[in-house]
Amino acid sequence: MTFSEENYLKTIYHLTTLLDSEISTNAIAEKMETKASSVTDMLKKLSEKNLVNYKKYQGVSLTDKGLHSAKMIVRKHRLWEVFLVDKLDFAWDEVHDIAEQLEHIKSEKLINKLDEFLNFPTEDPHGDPIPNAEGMIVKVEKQLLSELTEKQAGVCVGVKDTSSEFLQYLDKQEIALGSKIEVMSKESFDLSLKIKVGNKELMISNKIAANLFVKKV
Amino acid sequence: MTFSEENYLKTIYHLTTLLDSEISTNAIAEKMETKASSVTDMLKKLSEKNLVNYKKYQGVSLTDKGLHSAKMIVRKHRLWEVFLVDKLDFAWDEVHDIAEQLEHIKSEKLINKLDEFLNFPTEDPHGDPIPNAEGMIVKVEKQLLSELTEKQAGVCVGVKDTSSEFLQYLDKQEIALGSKIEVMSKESFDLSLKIKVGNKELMISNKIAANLFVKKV
DNA sequence: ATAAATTTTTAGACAAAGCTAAAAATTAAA
DNA sequence: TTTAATTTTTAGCTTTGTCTAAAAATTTAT
Repeated sequence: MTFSEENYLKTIYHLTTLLDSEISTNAIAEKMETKASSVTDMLKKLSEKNLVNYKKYQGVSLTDKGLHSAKMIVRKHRLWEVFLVDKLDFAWDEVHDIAEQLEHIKSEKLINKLDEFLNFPTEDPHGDPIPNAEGMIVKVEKQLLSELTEKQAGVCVGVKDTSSEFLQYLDKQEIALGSKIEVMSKESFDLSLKIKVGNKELMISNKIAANLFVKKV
Repeated sequence: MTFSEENYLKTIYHLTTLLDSEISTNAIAEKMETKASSVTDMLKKLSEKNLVNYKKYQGVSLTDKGLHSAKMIVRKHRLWEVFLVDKLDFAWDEVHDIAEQLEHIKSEKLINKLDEFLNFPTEDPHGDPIPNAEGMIVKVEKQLLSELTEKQAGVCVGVKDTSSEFLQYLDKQEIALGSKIEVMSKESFDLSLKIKVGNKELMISNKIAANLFVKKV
């Protein structure tokens, strides 16, 4: 499988987890910053290889084979991210682009040895689940901080947006995976929140809250 | 730089360390298992980019820029090999193909962090030197076991042939980097050697001896 | 229900990196 | 030194993955 094929599969996989329906050509093109015509070409090719179900004008979905391949790519990406943060001491906002390259390294033995070396982590540095060698994913029941109501509290277990800006904002506010967050009050006008992290109180916009996953406690 | 360009540079570098003269198109083609015409095409391209000195029919050599790039690729290859053997517990005959992929990952920060994580090794698992971040190589004065005369002894510091067959042969004979090898006698007919490794004596062919580097003691 | 807007596909081109076959240059041999 | 053998380059074709522009299908809106 080529890098390009792998990138398409991964993108279709990610879009599927968001929308859980047939994925449109345009949606893929937009996410990959390429042209719809290029996407069509690749979909035909992936379809030939039985990696996707594709019918002209009808959108696309992953076959079992395609889903498994996609999960293995995601597995590699996230394991390498853990390696970079836990072993090489990278910050969580620096690892995406490097993992984007490392995810294409082909060696089952390598990735399983790496998994073992990292002590079989179940989540990457952003809180996203790591499929195991069989492709199984352990789902943590999590919700967006923006979904909590006043007086509810949760532990930060992940982020939706993984951009450097957002991650660095969190670092600045000393919000990390594992931090306990309590919703003190919620402004009905703009849905901004007053929250308590550790023993500090701060105001955050709804946009921030809508990109932070918490597990209710 | 593309993977292909990097592979050509690396090959030219390796051939240069063996022959230290202008490298022929055919030599490159043979080493890379490709056609001379493909090599010519690439040499033109690398020449355009000022990575090699190339004059039609005259062979090729690396420019300073090309030499530095080649060394950085070799550096990455060898550091990843150390990682695979030391950290992930691969055998020394299993790492080449994976390192061949990993050497193309682009991130200076990654490779320098990896270097640090591995505690700045100076040699890979086969005894080949690892260029430092500036491209400097610490040369160990070593020679082939086949060059030793009767009664001389040396410590195994590297291998010339890195094929699985050879490395597994060495494993079987319990010869590893650091093993002390003493030449007991040398057969003038076929140049085979009787050697002592640890407290075991064994017979080895000249071909074996000519692929083992030792440092005289 | 039909026209307008949008989405998707097709057709045709291009760059990268490879190949084959033929031509040109170099080297070796008679 | 001229011919023969070898090496290297050129020319032209192929595949992969991209693009633009135009055509076709679908969806939305009047």
